[in-house]
Amino acid sequence: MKTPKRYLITAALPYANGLKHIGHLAGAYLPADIYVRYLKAQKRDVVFVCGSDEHGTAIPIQATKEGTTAQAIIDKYHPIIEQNFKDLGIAFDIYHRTSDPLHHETAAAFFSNLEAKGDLETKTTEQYFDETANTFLADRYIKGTCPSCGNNEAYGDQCEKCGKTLSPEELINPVSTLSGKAPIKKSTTHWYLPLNRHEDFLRDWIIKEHSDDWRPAVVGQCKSWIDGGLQPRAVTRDLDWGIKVPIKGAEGKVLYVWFDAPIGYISATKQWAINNNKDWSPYWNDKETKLVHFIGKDNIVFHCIIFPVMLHLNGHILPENVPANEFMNLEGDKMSTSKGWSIEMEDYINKWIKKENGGEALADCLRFYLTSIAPESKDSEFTWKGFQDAVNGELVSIFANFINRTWVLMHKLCNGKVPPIHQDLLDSEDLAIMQAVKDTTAKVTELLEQYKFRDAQFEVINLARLGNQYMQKKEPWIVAKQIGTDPHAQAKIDNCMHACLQLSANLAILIHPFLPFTAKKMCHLMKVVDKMLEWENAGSFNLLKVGYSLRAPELLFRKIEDEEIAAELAQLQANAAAKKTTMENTSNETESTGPNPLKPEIVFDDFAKIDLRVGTIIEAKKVEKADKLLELLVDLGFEQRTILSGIAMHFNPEDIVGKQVTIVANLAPRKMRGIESKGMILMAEDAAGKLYFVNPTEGIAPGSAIS
RNA sequence: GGCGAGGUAGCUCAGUUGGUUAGAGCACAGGAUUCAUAACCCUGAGGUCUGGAGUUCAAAUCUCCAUCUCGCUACCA
Repeated sequence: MKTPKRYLITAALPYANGLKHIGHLAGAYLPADIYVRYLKAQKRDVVFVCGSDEHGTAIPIQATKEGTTAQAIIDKYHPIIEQNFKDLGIAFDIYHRTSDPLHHETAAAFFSNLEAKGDLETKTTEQYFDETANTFLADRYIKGTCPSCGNNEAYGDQCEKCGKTLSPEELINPVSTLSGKAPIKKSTTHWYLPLNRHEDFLRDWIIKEHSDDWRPAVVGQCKSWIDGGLQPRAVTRDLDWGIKVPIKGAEGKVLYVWFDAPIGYISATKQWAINNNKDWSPYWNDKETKLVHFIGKDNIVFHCIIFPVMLHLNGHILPENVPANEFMNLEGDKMSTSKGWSIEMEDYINKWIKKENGGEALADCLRFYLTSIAPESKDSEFTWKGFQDAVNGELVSIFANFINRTWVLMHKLCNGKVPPIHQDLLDSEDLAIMQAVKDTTAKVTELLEQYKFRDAQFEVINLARLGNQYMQKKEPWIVAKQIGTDPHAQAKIDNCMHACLQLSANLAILIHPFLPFTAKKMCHLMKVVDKMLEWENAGSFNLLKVGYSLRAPELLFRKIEDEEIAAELAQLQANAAAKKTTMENTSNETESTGPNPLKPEIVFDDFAKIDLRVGTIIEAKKVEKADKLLELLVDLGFEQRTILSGIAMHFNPEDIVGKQVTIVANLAPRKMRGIESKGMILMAEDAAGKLYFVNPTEGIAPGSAIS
C-alpha cells in the first residue's frame, strides 16, 4: 500500500447546543484521536480538524429555553466542549467554530460556486408562516401533538418523548412557538441540491470502489439510500440564525445547517493553515491527500452521500474512508441527555479526573475502556462494572503491574540502572520476547491502518501479558537468591531486566496513541524525551542505554473501588428520576394551562360547515404495510364507508368492531396507502397519550347528526 | 411494511475464500508463587454458533423461512 502524501482527518462537528456525552466520545473523537496520534508517531503529514457546529434551529431554541440569545448559547458551549476534549486528551490541530467569519465566507463561496455552475435548483413550496411574528417557521419552531405517541409538546422535526422523526405537516394542531398561534401556509422559494443527478457518480464511487474497504454497515446504508432513489434536498431555510444566502432576493434565508456544517471542516483547515503559516489547498484538492471522516452511524448519509456530492461538484477530493461507529448504550438503555441517562464528558472530568486521587491517568482509564468496547461493528454497552473490570483487571493488573514490577525489581537487583546484556547467556525465552515485540508492533500497525482500534489496543495489552509471562518464567527474584552459588546469576538477572525494560519502552510507544497521558508518564519514568515515542522505534531493543539510571517506581493507575462504582450507578438512577419528574411536571404545567393553546376563535358558520355524525364500526382490519393504520368500515345508517385511522398502535381491530364513534362525515376524501379514506374518526387523548373514542353514552341510530 | 446492520461461552467480542475436537479476554473454580496495586503465572470447567428447513462428502460460514435487537424509511386528517 502506497503511503499517502498527507492526511486530513476530521471528527464530526459537535452541535453546540449542550454538553456531549461519552457515547459521542467513543463514536468519533476517540478513534479519530488514536488514528491521528498513530499517524503523527509515524511522522506523517497530518491535520486533525474539528469544531463546533453552531447553526441550525436548535440553537435559538435552546436560547429560548435558557432565556438568552443564540450567540450566548454558542459562546457558552463552544469553549466548554473544546476544554472537555482537551481534558480527555483529544488533540485536535484546530477546534474551529462555524460562527467564525472565515467559515461564513467559505460556506457562502461554496454555495455561490455551486449556484453559478447550475448545480442547484430552486423550488417554491408552501411552508408554515407565523403572521404575528411575520416569519417563516423552522421545524423546531412548530409544536403540536405527536401523531405517534400523542405527546402534545412534539416539535416539527422530532418528538422528544418517543424520539420519532417528524415533519411539521405531520403534527396535529400545529402551533407556532413564537406567537402561540396556529401558523398559516405561505409559499417560499428555496435552493435544492439535486442529489438525484448524482446517483451514478455515487454508485460508482461507493459500491464499485469501496464495498470492500468500507465497513459493511456504511456501505449497506449508502446502498440502501442510493437504491431507494435520491431526492433533491433543500439547502436553504427561512431563518435568521445562520449563514446568509449570498444571493440577491434571498433576504431572510440562511444556508441549511447540514449544508454549512461539513464545510466547517474546510474552513477549519483554512484557519489551521493561517495559524501555522501553511497552505490549506492541497489538503482538500490534491488527490494524494487521504481524507478520513470519523463519525457516528447517524451521520452516514451526510458524510457518504450529501457532502461527497458537494465536494465532487466543487472540485475537491473525496473521503478515502468513513469509519462510522455504531452507538454505545449505557447500562441497558440508550444514552440520552434529555432523559438523564448518559455520562457527559464534563461530568466524568469533574467526578474522576479533577478529583484529588484522579488526574490524567483517569482520562486514560476512560479512553481505555471506551476503546475496549468500541462499537465498531455493532452497538455496544457501557457499564460501570465493565469500566471497573477493564481498568482493574487489564490496565492495572496486566499493563501497569508489569511496568511496576519491572521498575521495582530493576531498582532492587540492578541498582536502578539499565543493566548490560550478556549475549552468551541469551536463551530462547529472551529471543522469543524480542520477537514478540516485533510481531506485536506489526500487528498493531496493521490493525490501526484498518481502523480496528479495539483489536489494536488488545494486542498492546497482550504484549504486556507476554511480559508478565516472560518474567514469571525467568523468576529474577529467585535467581537473586543464587548470587552466592551461581556465578552467572547476576548476568541472568541483567538479561531478564534488560529485556523487561526494553519491553516497557516499546509498550510506551505502542500504547501512546491510545493512552497518551500514560505514555508520557512512562517517558518520565524512563527519563527519556517524547521523541522516543516515534513509531519507527517500536520493535527495537535499543531504546534504553545500558547504564542509564531510571526513576523510582511510580504507579501508573489506581484501582477503581466498588464504592465509586456504586455511587455512579446511584447517581445515574437519580439523574434519570430527576429528569423524569421534571418532564412530568412540565407536562402537568401544560395541562393546567391547557394541553394545547386554544385555537383562534371561529364563528358559528365555520363550525356549521362540519358535518358530524354518529357511526358504528362494523369491520376493522389492519392496513397491510402500515404500522399505524386501521381500515374501518363504518355504518352511517344511510351508507357504509371506508375510513382509515392511525390508531393501530392503540387498538386491536377485533376489539373495536361494534363501537360507536364520532365521524367527520363531510371531510374531503384522502388516499393513504392506496386506500381512499372518506371521513375521519374523532379521538380524545389523555395526558399519557392514550386514545379514547368519542361516542354517545348510549347506543343510538347510526347516522344521527351531532351539533 | 420496505431497506440496512447485527443475533457465537454468564459478560464483551474474534471466527479470513464452507474443511480436522468453534477461539480470545473478563468473570468463575482449582493449583503454584511472592518481585509486584490480594496483583502475576499455570490448569480447568463452561457453547445443540437465535429457531427451522435446504444445498453439500462437509455449514457458525452459502440459500430460504421464522424470530429478536439497533438504525434509516413509509403509513397517522
